[in-house]
Amino acid sequence: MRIGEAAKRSGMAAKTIRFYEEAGLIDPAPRLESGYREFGDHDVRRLQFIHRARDLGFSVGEVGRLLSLWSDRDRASADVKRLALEHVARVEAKMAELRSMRDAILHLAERCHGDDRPECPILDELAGEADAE
Amino acid sequence: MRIGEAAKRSGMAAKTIRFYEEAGLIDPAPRLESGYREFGDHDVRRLQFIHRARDLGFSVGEVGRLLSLWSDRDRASADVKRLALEHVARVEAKMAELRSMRDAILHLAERCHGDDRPECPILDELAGEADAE
DNA sequence: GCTTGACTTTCCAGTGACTGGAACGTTTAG
DNA sequence: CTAAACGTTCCAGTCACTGGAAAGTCAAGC
Repeated sequence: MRIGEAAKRSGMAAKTIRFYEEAGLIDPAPRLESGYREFGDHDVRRLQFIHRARDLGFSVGEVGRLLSLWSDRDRASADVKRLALEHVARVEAKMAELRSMRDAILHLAERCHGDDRPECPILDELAGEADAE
Repeated sequence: MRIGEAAKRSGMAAKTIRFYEEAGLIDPAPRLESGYREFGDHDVRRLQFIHRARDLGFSVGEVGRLLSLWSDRDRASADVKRLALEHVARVEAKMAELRSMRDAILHLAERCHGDDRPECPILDELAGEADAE
C-alpha cells in the first residue's frame, strides 16, 4: 500500500509518517518505480504502536525507546515499566503545575466583579499591587 | 538602567526582554548613545506584569490583551474576567487530557510485573493486542 | 594608557512535533 | 485525454524562548 492507505490505517497523517521516517522511528520505506513509498501490514502495526504511544503522551524519543524494547525479545519488563513510570511522573508534575495556575487564577477571578466597572483584582495582582483582602 | 538590571528586577532573562520587545509586548526601548537600551521603573513594572501573567500560563498573545486592558482605564472588569476564565477552561482541558493519559498508563503499569521477564502488558497494549484481562 | 572582564548589541539556529503550502510528478476514473 | 486525487521534496511557520557567534561598550585595576 502507499502512504495514504498506511495513514488511514494507522490513524495519522501522511505527513506525520514522513516525519517519523525522517526522525528515525521507522525505517525508510522502500520505493516503487514511481518513487512512491510502499508500506506493508508490518509497517502499519509499527505506526499504530507509535500512534498509541504518542496518544499516551510519550515523546518521540521515548517512543523510539519503547519500539526498541518492543522488538527486543529479551527485554526485561522492568525496563518498560520504568520508562512508563518516569513518564507518569513528568505528566503528574505538569498536572500539578497546571493545577496551581488554575487555582491562582480562580482565586483572583472569584473576587473580580466581572461587570462594567473597571476595578479588577486580577489586573491588580498582575500589576503587583498588594491586595486588600 | 540597562537591560541586565531590568532583567534582574523583573525576574526574566535579558534575552527574554528583547524577545518581548520584538513581539510587541513592550515598546522599543529608547537607546543610550552607546546603542544600549535604557529602561525605567515604569518599564520594569510592565515587565513584572508580563512575568506574572506568563507564570499563570497566559500565552504571549493573551498577555498582550491583558496589558491593553491594564492600561485602559475604561475597561470593564468583565472583559478581564472572561479572558481569565477562558484561560482556566483551556488549562482544565489540558489537565483532563493529562489525567486520562496518566490513568491509562498506570492501569497498564499496574499489571506489568516489572521484573527480568519480558512479558509486558504495556507493550502488548501499545502493540494493539487484545489483553486477556 | 592598557588590559581584562562584564555587559551589551545583532543575527542566526535550534528546540518539539508536527502542519501548511508551493511546485512538481504519478496514477486512476470517466 | 483530461482532470482529480494522490504522491514527491523542500521550505516556512508554529510557540516561547534559549544558546551561541562575532562584535561593540564600559568600568576597574595596574
